[in-house]
Amino acid sequence: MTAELFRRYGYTGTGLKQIVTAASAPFGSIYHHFPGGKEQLGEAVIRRSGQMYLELFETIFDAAPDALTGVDDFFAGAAEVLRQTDYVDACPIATIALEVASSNETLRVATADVFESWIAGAAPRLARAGLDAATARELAIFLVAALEGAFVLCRAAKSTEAMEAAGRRVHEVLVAALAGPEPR
Amino acid sequence: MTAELFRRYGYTGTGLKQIVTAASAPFGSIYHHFPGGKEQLGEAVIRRSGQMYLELFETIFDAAPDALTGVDDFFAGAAEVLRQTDYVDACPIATIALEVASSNETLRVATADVFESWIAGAAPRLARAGLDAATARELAIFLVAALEGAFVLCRAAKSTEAMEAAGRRVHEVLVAALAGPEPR
DNA sequence: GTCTATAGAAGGATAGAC
DNA sequence: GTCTATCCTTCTATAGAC
Repeated sequence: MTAELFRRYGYTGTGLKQIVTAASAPFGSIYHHFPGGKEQLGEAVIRRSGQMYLELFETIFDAAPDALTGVDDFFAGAAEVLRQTDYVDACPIATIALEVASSNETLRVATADVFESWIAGAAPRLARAGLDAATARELAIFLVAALEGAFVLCRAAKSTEAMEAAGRRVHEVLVAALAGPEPR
Repeated sequence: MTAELFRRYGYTGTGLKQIVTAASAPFGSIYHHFPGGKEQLGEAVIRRSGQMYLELFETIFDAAPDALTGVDDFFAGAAEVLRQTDYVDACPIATIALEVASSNETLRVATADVFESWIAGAAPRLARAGLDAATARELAIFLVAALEGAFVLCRAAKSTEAMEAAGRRVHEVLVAALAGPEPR
């Protein structure tokens, strides 16, 4: 619920009153559960949303017959969700990450931890498909970066063109990596 | 100046009072130059910064001996600027784009126009290097997406690892595309 | 312990002095 | 026309009623 508001309006753009109103909760309850105020609430939302999104990735990926299909399914799913939610439901972390990167160290570290957890989740799955550890990590970073960048472009343009382009090229890179080093 | 504040603290995170203070200007001057208030100021900053960043890309790209080197130089330059500015000076648009995508239609369109102008700037340069128009556009979108996503990860992690990974993979994709369709 | 009411600061915007 | 002073709202946070 709070994550939804942060995703839609950003961290600084969402007020605590707005949050308790949306949750039909009394104002004091925020400071009961989060004595550290908005920052502590923000950190909890970041870490919880990051964990949920990691599990979503793992679920989709592990349900696929192979790594390549898993990646394809994930990008296709991201595009589908964007369309269905009028481009609201994208990455729950990226907006906050950019907002706080240079202004709130606690929250910046939380977003960095989340991205790292995604990379750490994807890398071994790529390694299992046949990549050495270093390549798997680099491709995992590349995958997350392409996904995040596509989210930015798709939300701005209200189009899934960027997600489809990113998905195709990540697919292509993965195919090349799995085929071995520079066979041309 | 204002663009610097938006980049650092975001659109909602930057106050008009903060802006006039930083510019040592009287408060009323904002509404003299921008009768539409913060929104009109934001739109001007988005379009102006977008234009400047486009020119930066074009300058770097056109100074390179070929398209591949141009792309490499641009990613290397982005990583260098991130390091030199303690990860503050990244994309001037992305933070605002995510903040306003679902809350301010005027500014969302402005960010979409900027991204489209970057794609429209990159595509013909890739086409000139030897790609058909459709492939050139798709790779231009992919290039911008990879760059934006890398900015998100780099700022969060305070590391250029993602920018380097993205640059290498965009390079690889471009090499493959220039070599022709599926030679394997 | 739960919640309301309010404090104190900062937000955007405007009216009016000069 | 330029700028200052102020308006009203909203922000986060807290004090204290119940």
